Amino acid sequence: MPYSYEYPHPAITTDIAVFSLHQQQLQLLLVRRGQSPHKGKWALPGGFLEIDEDLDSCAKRELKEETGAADLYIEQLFTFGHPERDPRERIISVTYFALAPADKLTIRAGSDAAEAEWFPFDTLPELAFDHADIIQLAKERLAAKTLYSTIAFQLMPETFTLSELQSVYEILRGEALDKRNFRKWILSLNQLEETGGKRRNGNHRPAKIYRAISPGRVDIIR
Amino acid sequence: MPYSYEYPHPAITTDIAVFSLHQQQLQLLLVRRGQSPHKGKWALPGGFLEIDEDLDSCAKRELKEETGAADLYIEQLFTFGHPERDPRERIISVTYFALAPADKLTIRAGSDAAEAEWFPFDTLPELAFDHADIIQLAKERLAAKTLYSTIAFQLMPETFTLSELQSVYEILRGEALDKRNFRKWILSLNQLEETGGKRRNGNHRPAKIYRAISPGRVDIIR
DNA sequence: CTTACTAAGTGTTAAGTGTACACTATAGGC
DNA sequence: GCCTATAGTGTACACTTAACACTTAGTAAG
Repeated sequence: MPYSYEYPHPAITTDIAVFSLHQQQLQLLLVRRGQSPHKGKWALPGGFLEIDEDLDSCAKRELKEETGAADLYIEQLFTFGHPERDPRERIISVTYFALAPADKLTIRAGSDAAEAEWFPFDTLPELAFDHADIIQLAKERLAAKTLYSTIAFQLMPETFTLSELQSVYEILRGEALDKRNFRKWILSLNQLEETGGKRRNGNHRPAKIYRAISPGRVDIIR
Repeated sequence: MPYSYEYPHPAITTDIAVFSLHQQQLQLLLVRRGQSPHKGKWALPGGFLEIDEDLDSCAKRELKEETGAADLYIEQLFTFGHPERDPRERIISVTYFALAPADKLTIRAGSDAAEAEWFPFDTLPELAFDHADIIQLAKERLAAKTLYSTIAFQLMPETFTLSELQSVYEILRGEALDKRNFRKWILSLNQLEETGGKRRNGNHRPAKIYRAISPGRVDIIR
């Protein structure tokens, strides 16, 4: 026990709620806990902060170690610190939410976590700790942000069609959108450009392919 | 040094940016540091988390201890954790922002802080640690929230006139508002009721007095 | 008591934005 | 060449937002 303090110190973790879209459903990335407490239960990827490491770096590192996911859009969500939230010791969790585009879905389980897997958001397994609360909050933040920012682009692969983009918005908002109004609106943002290519996707007219003009950015709109 | 851990643990603090309106200006509550580091500099009220204390409770307790302010609207803002942000040891700060109505401006310095004082937001003194960043973020959050919530009511005393309320919105948004449009809009929210009283405030027609229907609540509007 | 002064209070109109809605175009498969 | 499926396009109406000026009710001074 080499680290001593005059007053008791909590431990700090980061936990990350990673969303993606797959098979027309919102998906969440979970890892199965290999150790007590809650051994065998599913949980958000995350882990303890190293003492000289920035919070954001910790979130990205843990995500990569446990699931292989890297280079995702990520932002701080909220800090959970109820005294009883972890049975081991006092642990404060700085939580994040992240978005994975459809072409970065491939994950691999890391050394810390036995397994990593995508779950449809509507049918999540039982979750460890207070992770269900974290996920709930992350979903609300994501839904709210689709209304006033270009955050949904972060769920898209590098190129996509307007129909594919509309489908993403429909899933996130949970309602059907008018095709003409959607196209007028999304193009009026001046955030998309045509690649010139077309996508043949069945026995029907092919769709123009678009890409985001600034793929890394999330702009506030309206 | 009675508290030992196998791995190093950061310390946790809460820091609170309290805003108010006074003399037609946005004001921020600061305390002068009585101890090193940054002794003598002004800083946000705040302090260390106790080991069995909730984060929100810690913020409220520190605020009361250092400034006497209590029963304010308060919400979590962001968690700052850059490894070098405090020269003593690794300290993670869970920050809050709070709003004080004009009739709760009276403060008193507590035991931990030598002095507590309101400063006009435009002329803040030099600040300790990364508190300038925290304040900047808090101001942005406050400005954004006036656009889509009833948060501005938290800056009002129990009763007020529509002109006073309009003045608050004008200060927060930094622009003049049309009187008729403002009144139409604010009354259409159905969040205000007349008390029946009138306020004589000079040599002119007295104003009707209003109060918030649910003073504690902040509702999302639009 | 009359007048001057000051902030409170009140409606209408034009411009702009959002919403509803149906048909044509272009490819593949048979 | 005919069928089928998704891509792609424009207009009319309703509603919301923004601009704008005068009357009212009190105080104070002469």
